[in-house]
Amino acid sequence: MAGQNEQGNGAVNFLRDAIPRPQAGSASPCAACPVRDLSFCNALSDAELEHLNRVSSDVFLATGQSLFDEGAPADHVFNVTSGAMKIYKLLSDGRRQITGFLFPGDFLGLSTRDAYAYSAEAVCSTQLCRFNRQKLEHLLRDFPKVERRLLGIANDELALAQEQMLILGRKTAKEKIASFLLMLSRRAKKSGSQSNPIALPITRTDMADFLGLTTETVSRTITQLKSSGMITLLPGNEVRLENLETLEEMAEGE
Amino acid sequence: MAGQNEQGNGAVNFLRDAIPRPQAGSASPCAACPVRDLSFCNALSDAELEHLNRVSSDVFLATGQSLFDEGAPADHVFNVTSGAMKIYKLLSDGRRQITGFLFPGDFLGLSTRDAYAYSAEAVCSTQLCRFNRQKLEHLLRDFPKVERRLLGIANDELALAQEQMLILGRKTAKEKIASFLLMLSRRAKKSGSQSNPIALPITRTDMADFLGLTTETVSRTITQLKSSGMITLLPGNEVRLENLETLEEMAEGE
DNA sequence: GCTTGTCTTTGATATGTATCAAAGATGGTG
DNA sequence: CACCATCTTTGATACATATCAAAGACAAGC
Repeated sequence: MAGQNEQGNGAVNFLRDAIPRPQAGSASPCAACPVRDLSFCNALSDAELEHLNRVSSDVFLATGQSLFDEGAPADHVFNVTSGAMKIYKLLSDGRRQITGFLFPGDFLGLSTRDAYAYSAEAVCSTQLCRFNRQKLEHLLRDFPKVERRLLGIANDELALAQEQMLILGRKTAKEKIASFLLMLSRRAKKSGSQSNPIALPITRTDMADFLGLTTETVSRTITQLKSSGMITLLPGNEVRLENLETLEEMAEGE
Repeated sequence: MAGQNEQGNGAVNFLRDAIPRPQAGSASPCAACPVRDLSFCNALSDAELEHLNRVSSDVFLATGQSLFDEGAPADHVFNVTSGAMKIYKLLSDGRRQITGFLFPGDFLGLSTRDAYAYSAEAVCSTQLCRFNRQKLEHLLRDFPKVERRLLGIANDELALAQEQMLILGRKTAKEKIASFLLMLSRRAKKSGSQSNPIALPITRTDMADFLGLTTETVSRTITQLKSSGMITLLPGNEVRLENLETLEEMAEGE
């Protein structure tokens, strides 16, 4: 399994790697957070954020480092503040399905069960906010508008999950790659990043595990898109989408 | 497209087919509802349910009748009270991915957007509760515990969506069918119905569209499971699972 | 600058499922 | 009871993608 750290199982050592916040100071770290507007925190005012700050700490992960494994006790929830994460499920023979890539502002780890439903791992150097689950649940009772915000986020994720089921279940390899590139572009645009060219720090293997393909098929398909002038691969893991409208038609199977 | 009614587009005529509840009476229809314990309504007491009763009406659908189409204005949300629904997304060339089968107690139609993210259609004769979306949102503000219940439901659905992505993206046809039958059995058990044999009112085509296969592949695979003694097809659209443990190993690819 | 590990690409072949076609089964309606 | 539409099953063939193998590219470390 990729991403082993010294403990041998890739899991974060919560007693060491999570850094509690300084509680005093002129500006709350939550209020000053660069992704505050992108996540559930934006339901709270600066003053209210102080409550949130009290139940959060920072986690730093290196590339490939595990945040949690499927089945581990779901004691914390997380918000990505920088970098990127992948979440995935495994079959007993090692087959892996990546079920999402998470970027700054994304929330993960919420569960109604006692255990995490999936594993999470850093795609690159990543920083997250970590919240004790029980304390956060208490906070939600005090601030129902945050719970409402989380319900909205969950419903948006459900809609995206259904789009991904359509991709996985019905699209060809080329339609899948086109859809994936467009999704990254839309995602970057929505969060205020550059949407063309797009950053593509994701390996061909990870793309394959997300799209239900193999590494070779992803590579062949990207080469075809390159050869036909639809995309240009740039240094530094970036991809320029040369004709958005045609790519959208391609993604939709037209 | 299957399931056209007289209006030619399969959509429910809301001004005629939805029947408002009688507002007076000794027992609230919501309090008397057979699926009350299975759905979000169980967060409310009998007295509190009266508020819910005031914002709900009944919808009756025949087999194949559409509830709503993807992109239609999302003015209502629904709860299945009897029968079964399927929700799906379409590509422009007619390719269809069924993203869920819904049974009594299931909730559908909630969206943060102005339009439905998917289409919904009756698998068989089906009855649903219908709630005006804005009125329900007001009710959620008055009863945050219902919102909390909905958040829990959404998170459960997200976990199921990820399991389905693993199935769609990584499993073989036989693993898919085995997983599907087991899912129906678990679902029946959880809602107090008979879990073996299971009822299977779903056509091979609908199974195929849910599992990312074709009708013929589903049929061939079911025949293989039959021939190998894993299942027995019974009259009345029922299937007996002959060896749950072996079927679970098969579903998991062991 | 060289080595090494990892990732990507390309080539050749295999295969699971799709596609096309046709026959059989089933249930509803007249 | 017969007919018809729909669904299911089976057979034959095609093909998109997987699998296996090998070569090339790239980045990090010494």
